[in-house]
Amino acid sequence: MKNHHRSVKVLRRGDLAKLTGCNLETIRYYENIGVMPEPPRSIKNYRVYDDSHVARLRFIMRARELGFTLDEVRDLLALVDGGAQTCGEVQALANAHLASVRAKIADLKRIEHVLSSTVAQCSGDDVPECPVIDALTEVA
Amino acid sequence: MKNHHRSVKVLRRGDLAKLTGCNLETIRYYENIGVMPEPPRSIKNYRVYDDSHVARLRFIMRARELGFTLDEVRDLLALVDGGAQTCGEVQALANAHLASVRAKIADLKRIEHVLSSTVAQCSGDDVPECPVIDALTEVA
DNA sequence: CTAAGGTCTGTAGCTGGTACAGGCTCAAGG
DNA sequence: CCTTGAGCCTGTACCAGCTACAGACCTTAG
Repeated sequence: MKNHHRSVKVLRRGDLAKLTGCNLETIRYYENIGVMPEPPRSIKNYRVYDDSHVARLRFIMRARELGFTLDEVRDLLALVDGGAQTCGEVQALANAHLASVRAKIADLKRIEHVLSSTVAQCSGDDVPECPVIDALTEVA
Repeated sequence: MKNHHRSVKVLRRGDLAKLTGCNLETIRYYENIGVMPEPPRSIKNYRVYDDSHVARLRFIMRARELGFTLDEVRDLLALVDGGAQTCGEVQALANAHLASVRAKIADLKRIEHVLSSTVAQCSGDDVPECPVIDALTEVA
């Protein structure tokens, strides 16, 4: 056994990165902006993580995958850290975020519609006339 | 007549901003990154614009509204400036952009689905148990 | 003449990271 | 024992796409 001299394998930054799939530098970034806590340091000043940090980082990464901004993540974490979060409070945050996701989808759909219907008029030929250029040049 | 001493009203940066609705500083930014041309300067070093600049800026703004990146805008402008753009070339750029718009929509729809179905399970009550928190905390 | 507004420049800030450089430290191999 | 490579530390710069501000100059109306 390699680590017979210590009862628990300590996690360093690289280990945390591998365990979570998070970029190494991003971990430090999250610490700097205060969404990850400052971990204790080893005698040689290395960050020392444990399971709670793994869970925390996974939480953050899942929230980011769902499109929550880091500000929103901070709010979620504040609720959870307070220990007194209520389903109602969390639901309110999630609903606010859901609204902004839906707004983005609506924006993109509008764009998609304009683009696809314009492109559909293209001949695609070697001629200079182009409905896309016309749409961009249009004298409102 | 106010401007009897000059045959044409020259456009300054603020005028261009007002005419197009573009932010004042953004105009300078577009010049710096090379999507707007460097305009001639007045004797006192003020930028002097004309109708061609108005048209150019409107073109850029419309392309941005359609979600084209500034790099893509540069490509479109290069084609148009070359004077020899073909409908096929423009169509190719537009289609590439359309694909990325559709990819973004798909991403956001996936997010919207996960979020809305999770939030739908919330009681919304003053209880700590919350399906949203559970989803974020989930032990994969 | 003066005061308010416009314009000029360079630079800093925003979000959400990513990627160095330059210096330490640690572990294994020869 | 020494070297070599990997890992970690810090600070800083960079990306898009702007936006804003400071400090200096200029213009225009009253």
